[in-house]
Amino acid sequence: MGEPTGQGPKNPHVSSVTVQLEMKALWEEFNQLGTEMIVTKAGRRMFPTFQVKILGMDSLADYALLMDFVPLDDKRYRYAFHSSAWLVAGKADPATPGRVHFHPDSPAKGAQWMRQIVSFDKLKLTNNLLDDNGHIILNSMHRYQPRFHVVFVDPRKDSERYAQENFKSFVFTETQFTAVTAYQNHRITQLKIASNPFAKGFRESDPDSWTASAQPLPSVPARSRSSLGPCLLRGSAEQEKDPNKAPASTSRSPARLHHQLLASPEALLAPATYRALAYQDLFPGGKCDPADQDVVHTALRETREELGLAVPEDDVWGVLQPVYDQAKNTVVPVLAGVGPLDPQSLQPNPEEVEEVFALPLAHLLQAQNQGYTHFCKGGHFRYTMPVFLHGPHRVWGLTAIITEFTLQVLVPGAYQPRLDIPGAWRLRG
Amino acid sequence: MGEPTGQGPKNPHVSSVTVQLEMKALWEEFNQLGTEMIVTKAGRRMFPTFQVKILGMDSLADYALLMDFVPLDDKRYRYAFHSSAWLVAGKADPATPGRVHFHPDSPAKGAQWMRQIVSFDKLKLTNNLLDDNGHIILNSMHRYQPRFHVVFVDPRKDSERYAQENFKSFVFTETQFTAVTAYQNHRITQLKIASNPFAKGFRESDPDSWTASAQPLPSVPARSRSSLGPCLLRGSAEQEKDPNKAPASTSRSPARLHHQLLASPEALLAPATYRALAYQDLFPGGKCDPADQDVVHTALRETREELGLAVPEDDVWGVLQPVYDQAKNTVVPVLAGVGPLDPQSLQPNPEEVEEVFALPLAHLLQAQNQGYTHFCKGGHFRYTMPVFLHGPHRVWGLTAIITEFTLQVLVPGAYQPRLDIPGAWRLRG
DNA sequence: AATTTCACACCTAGGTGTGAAATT
DNA sequence: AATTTCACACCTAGGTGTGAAATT
Repeated sequence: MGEPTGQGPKNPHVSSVTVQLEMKALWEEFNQLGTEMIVTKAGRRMFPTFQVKILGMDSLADYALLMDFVPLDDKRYRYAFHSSAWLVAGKADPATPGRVHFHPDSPAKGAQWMRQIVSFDKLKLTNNLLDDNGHIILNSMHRYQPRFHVVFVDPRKDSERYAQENFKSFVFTETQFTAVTAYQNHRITQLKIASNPFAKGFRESDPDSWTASAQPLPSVPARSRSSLGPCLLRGSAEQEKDPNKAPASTSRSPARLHHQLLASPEALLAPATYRALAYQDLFPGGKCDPADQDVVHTALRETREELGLAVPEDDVWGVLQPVYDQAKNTVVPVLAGVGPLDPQSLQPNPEEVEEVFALPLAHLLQAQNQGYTHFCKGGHFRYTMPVFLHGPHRVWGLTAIITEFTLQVLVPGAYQPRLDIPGAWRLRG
Repeated sequence: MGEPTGQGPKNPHVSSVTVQLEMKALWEEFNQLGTEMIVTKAGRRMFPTFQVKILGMDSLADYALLMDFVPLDDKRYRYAFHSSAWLVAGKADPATPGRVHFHPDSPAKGAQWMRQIVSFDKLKLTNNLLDDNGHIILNSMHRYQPRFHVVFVDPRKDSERYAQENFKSFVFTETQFTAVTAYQNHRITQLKIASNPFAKGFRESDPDSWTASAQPLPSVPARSRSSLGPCLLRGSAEQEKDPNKAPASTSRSPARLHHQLLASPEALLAPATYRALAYQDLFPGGKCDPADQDVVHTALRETREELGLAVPEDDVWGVLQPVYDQAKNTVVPVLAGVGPLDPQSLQPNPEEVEEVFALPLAHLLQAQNQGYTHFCKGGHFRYTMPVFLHGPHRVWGLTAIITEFTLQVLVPGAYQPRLDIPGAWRLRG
């Protein structure tokens, strides 16, 4: 429910009107990252689209619905890429011409407005001060708060006298945003791509578009656990664990994590992200808490929280080459030996872990279980990613890359990646 | 200007309103053939779209604009394919629920309505008596007259009392049509395809999509005439003439005809169509007049009217295999010898003939001048058409097919078509 | 036998972020 | 060096007639 801005007595035709923001969860996801809205010369729609459900209107009365945008402050901003944060860059530019956008169905009866969700999908934002198309004019690199107004069309002759009484305004703070001419925060870009149907062409990692050389993955029962495979290497009973970031199949189960346990041998591998992964909710505790001294502690804390497995700091062998995920988060794999481990003894957090399974190292080293996925974009070949096959399971995405690194470290010479992974997926230095 | 239906005194807000139908020429082209409008369960837009320019409104007053459809008679029709005519099939079916379509911008100020053309492109026609989408419900195989109404939104309290005064209706007889579930008249289909942008995919013969193995055709100056080539065959001085139906490049010059004179040797070839070609205006006199005793007379009359060349009936050699054009008109090539002929002496009708040129038969028989165009539709190979090349000129379409037949008749054995032409292009028997 | 329905390929119209180039 | 612009490939959304199948 939006906060109506209190403004004196209201006409009963509007005083009882209430409004619900649609797609509230999506708005909040964006808002947590710091929503950005593109402004262009020709005008750009907002995404998410401002949509509301309206209650409490007089079905037979006429209403006009409109929106406007007010500056959140008198500041100009810039985005600091190294710290992934917005900083004040100075005083605000001169204010843009103030405009309102009437919903094109205005005016209409209350009954029609309340019949279905009202969508402001014709509203466009521009940075063109001379815009002639009636678009909303905003300053780039400035922060704005959209407002929504319900206006009762008063049939009385002297309706102007009641102007103040006849409208009611609503503000949803989760819809505030920074106007930009190009996205600043990579994670905003990724969330737009993931959630805006018109940007589907940029979803490189939609599982549907993957053309792995593996048979289709049968549906796996939740919480199924495969038994430990034979341990062939070095005779030890050490374990390799890999809390796996699901390969951006966020559309499927964004709040759940495919947790893959790579059995035998010898290492505990946990990625720690330097930045929050709030929108994907894949590593709810995966970001570096202030309490974490470093990525190692983050990895150990995650392992404890997500698998119920306490790993002593002394068991950590080291840190692997960092990799980027799709949202440009830096992921640092942490390798540790955890000794003999029965996966049945783990206590995975059901809120965060959907499935746990084990993979023998010997299995990984067999060529028939090593696949490659060739990614195309725009009809052109882009890059190749490894895929490891194990019965109904596929290890892919970031996990597969980290697995590849792990194999190179653990059994040098026994595993050679068939194709190089483009630099974009690795950190330099 | 539509005829306002006289209905007593009118409010000055509407009495001075006048309306112009947009795309009037297109409407008339359809109306001459007998306009058909598709009705479907889901609703189908009209094409042409009903669009008007409005004058004489009070800029500051509110108006609503709407349309309705009235039966033109109480009859049901059927289409007789053999005579290409609509016949009365009986009494009208029970009337459909009467509905009106308000222009979605209604109500709006006169200034806004007059600012630009008002388009009723959201209006849809359906045959579904239970339609729930507010579409106009019509009976298939019945004739209708669209009506356009301008309603002044009277601000007076007792405005209902003035209902009769506050609207003005307009009827454009050129917009009447027969509702159908599938097109009956092939020429209506062809005109829809030629003029509706959404049907572009069915324009098989748009020159732009042709992939002939010839260099691009340089723009030819109108009325240019090439000189006669050498006469190589049989030593006679007979001529071959081929009033050519332009290959449906109606988008370029629908009212003009590429008149191609095939010089040397020996034949006068003229197509006569059994049915009118009104919409393409390619053979303005090409249909069988009642005065024409048969196709031969039609061909001779055409040649006289279009080229100023009188050919005695005795010079006619015979009639070639009939072919269909794209509008499924039957075209009968008539072959005649016209003796020695200087194309400069011809007096082509400038209203009907854009260009005249000559082609030596010897030239046609050389393999390097014989091309083939492979037509694809829906990504699949469909059929192959001959193309004859001669400097900047290309003989294609129906003319090329007739030329092919002519060559087979005149010089049997010397010319063999490389690929068969699908049966659809020939008449059986 | 005539009419209607339907999945379909092929368009138009227009909403996306991309990444190089232009601008400030 | 930061910001803006632009042509572009790639989508969504939906308007065409087709032609086989279904219906009347």
